Amino acid sequence: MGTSLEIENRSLHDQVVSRVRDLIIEGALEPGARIDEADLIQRLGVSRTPFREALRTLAAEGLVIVRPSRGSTVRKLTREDVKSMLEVLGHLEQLAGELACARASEDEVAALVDLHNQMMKHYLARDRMPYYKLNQEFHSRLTALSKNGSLQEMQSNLQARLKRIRYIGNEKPEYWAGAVADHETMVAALKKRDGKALGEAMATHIRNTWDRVKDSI
Amino acid sequence: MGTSLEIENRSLHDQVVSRVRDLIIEGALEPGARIDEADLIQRLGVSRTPFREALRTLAAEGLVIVRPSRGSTVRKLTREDVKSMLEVLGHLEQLAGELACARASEDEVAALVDLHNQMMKHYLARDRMPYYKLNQEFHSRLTALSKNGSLQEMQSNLQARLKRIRYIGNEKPEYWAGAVADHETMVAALKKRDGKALGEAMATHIRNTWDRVKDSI
DNA sequence: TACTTTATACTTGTATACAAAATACATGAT
DNA sequence: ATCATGTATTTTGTATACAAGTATAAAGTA
Repeated sequence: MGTSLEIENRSLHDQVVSRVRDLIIEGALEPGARIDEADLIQRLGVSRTPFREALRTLAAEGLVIVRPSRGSTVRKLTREDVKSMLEVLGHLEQLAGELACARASEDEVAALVDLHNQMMKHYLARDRMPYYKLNQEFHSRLTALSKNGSLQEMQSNLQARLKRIRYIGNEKPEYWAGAVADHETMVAALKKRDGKALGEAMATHIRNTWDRVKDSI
Repeated sequence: MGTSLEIENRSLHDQVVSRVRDLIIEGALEPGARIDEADLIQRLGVSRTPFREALRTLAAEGLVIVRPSRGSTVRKLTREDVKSMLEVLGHLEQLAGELACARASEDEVAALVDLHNQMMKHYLARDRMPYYKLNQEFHSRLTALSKNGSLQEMQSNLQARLKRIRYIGNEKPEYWAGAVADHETMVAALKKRDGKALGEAMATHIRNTWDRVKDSI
């Protein structure tokens, strides 16, 4: 994923898409806010044509709403949106967990366990940001071990849409501890290659995520 | 879904997207084929700007591949693509089945059973086309009964991508009979509101779909 | 003949200009 | 004062022109 090989020849379109996506995910563009074309194309230094194409891509990804003749806004997720997305994400990661146990190589499992150990270090040091980032990567990479491209695509789309909300919702210390416990269970199951158990653990983990974030929406 | 209320004020963008999408799904534009901008904008009577925006939407939906500076092609699904999509679709519809049993109203169940009965009539008359169309609708509407918008969105995206291949693959009579048997099982479980059973039946049905289509890819 | 190189045509990408629609504002009637 | 109506301003949508890149074909070289 994060290798720099295929990133070299990024088209302007891709660049604009990911820059605007980042602005949305990081909250520089607030949910529900109007997207000011004139302002953004200025800031990004591109003209309207590629910018609007990027908006169409982001709209299809579900991050932006385009209302004909009345401009675009950053999609604002309702409680129901988040709940339904997490319901699906949990189910997808359950499948990912099952498949990963069946299909991952020993090395791949070892690499993921390493990542997990790093996360634990950050947890012990209470470094929220690096933990959060590795956590995203953990879920992405575990999903990748399913060797199912379509699953990865959908997982990553949902993860991107929910990124902001999950970050906000994870603030209380007891919540964090709960998430860490979930991860310990998951890694144990992965080591044992117990697909059913890992799947269950993933699903439970995401159900818990809902409990963690639901009050901050 | 199919109500005409929200369709009234369709923007040009939406129209172009769905017309090109139909051309792809119906096979008028063959998988792997180059998309000739000049030709298509002529045929659709629009200019390049809205057409290219539509291509970006279709690319994000996974129906079109845009290679920078060298044009767009209709995405051609590999065996692996189809297999992984069906793996995910089966899992999603399993969830849909479980949720539908828990959340659908009596009327909604009755309406779906009606639809099923119509399908059976077409099967007995061996009218493939109307059966096929109702089948798509059956899966969409059952998924809608999950009352999970995100799930519907992903199901409908996968269904669209696979539409053509599933149509091609369903030609042998014994395959058709098998699909019909699956549907009988599904409807029986839905009537009993047995979520686990319906979920299982849906998953099995889609696994069988792979067996039905795999040799025609 | 095979392999470069170079010129040409064609396709794609981006910017901009113009048209259409929507919003904001002001004026006047009730 | 409130609402309606008409006008101005801003924003969005589409077409087109130009620039940049890619593929094609022709000519030259080994």
